[in-house]
Amino acid sequence: MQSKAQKTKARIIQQAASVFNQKGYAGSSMTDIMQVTGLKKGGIYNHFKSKDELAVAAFDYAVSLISQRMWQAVKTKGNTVDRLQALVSVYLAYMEAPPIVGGCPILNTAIEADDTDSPLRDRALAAIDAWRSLIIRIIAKGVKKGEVRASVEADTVATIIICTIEGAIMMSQLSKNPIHLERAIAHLHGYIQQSLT
Amino acid sequence: MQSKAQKTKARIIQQAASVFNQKGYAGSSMTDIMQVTGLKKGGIYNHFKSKDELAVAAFDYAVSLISQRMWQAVKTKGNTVDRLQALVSVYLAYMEAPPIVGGCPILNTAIEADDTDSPLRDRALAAIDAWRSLIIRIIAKGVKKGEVRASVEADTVATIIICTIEGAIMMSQLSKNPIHLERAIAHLHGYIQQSLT
DNA sequence: GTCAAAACAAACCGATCGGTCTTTAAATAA
DNA sequence: TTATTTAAAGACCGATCGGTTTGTTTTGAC
Repeated sequence: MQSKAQKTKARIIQQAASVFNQKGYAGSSMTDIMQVTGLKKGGIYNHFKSKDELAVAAFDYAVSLISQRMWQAVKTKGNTVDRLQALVSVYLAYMEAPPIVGGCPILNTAIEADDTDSPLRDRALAAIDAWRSLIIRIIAKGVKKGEVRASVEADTVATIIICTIEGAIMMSQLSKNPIHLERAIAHLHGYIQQSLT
Repeated sequence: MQSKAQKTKARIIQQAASVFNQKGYAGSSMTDIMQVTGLKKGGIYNHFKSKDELAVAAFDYAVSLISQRMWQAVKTKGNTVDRLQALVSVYLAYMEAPPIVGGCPILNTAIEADDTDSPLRDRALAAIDAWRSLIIRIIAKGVKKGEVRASVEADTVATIIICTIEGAIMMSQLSKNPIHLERAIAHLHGYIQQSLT
């Protein structure tokens, strides 16, 4: 059984994650967080030392939701191509029923923090790297099993998958039209099939 | 001959565009703009009614730099495939010698403003739409000339080109490594060749 | 060179920013 | 149930926010 304080802290993180993901870090004020949580400053700062610390916790939470889905989708598939295609399709389901509204938190944070030297930039970079290495590991395993031709450039495949998805999320989020993400994922399905075999 | 005021206004826009592109709209203060321009508040607000008006002017300026290069690259080529490949290569040159540092202004603005109802969101959407329709028109012309097979889905090609480039810019900007953009553009060159013929 | 018009600096404005401190209310261990 | 801890409210802080107002300097047409 977790204490009341632990539950409150978790709730602040979840609700703050939604605010930060929609308005950005600089665009979100502690007053915004107060409104969405129903708490006053004292109640929030009792759990977090600063706005930065809360933002980092909210980002980590948002990323955990995504990577959790990604692992789950990957592990249910039996061969390499299916695994990568499931991984790609995770984002379609994610955007159709987003646990946190406002688009991809990794993309949003990367864009806002890429010119800074901040914990948020480090976290965004780490999230992308983790995603990249997951793809690379899946491919390497496929090569070892003989399902994938050995000449495949896993690094390049990882880059293409990630950048296509993230760019498409931006377009669909901006135009409020899922068609771009759908096209991107259909394109990636063909690309994965073709580049691995 | 343009007046001193016109030159000053143009200079404010150019210097502010760099600040906004690196720190974002919410992350940039008028004090930042004062520092980069060397002017005081009175000097800036004599040319712009508000921070919003300056931000819109700066965004329009940034977009004009990109679309100018895009038109120039496209018009020098004689056939459809070369034209599209020149178009995607524009961004490689753009990122290697950026006229405005901080990544792609369209991407940055789209991410920051996509959950708002603001002039900046409208401008970002219009910039993407203009880019999309440029690609679609190039392909349609190619179909008419018989250079491109008639069954090509121009809308889809436009989506794939744009989302791949923008996603790759995010990755390269975040990791301070141009490799991702280079891989994306190499991938697009093959994709264009293959999907149009 | 004169003079009106416009560009700019400097001081100032209320509001909001992130954050602290003290006090009160509630949860928890005894 | 009581005693102790701790979660949260409410008032408060200096700094900074975007923006305005009032002078002073500079520009450009005559």
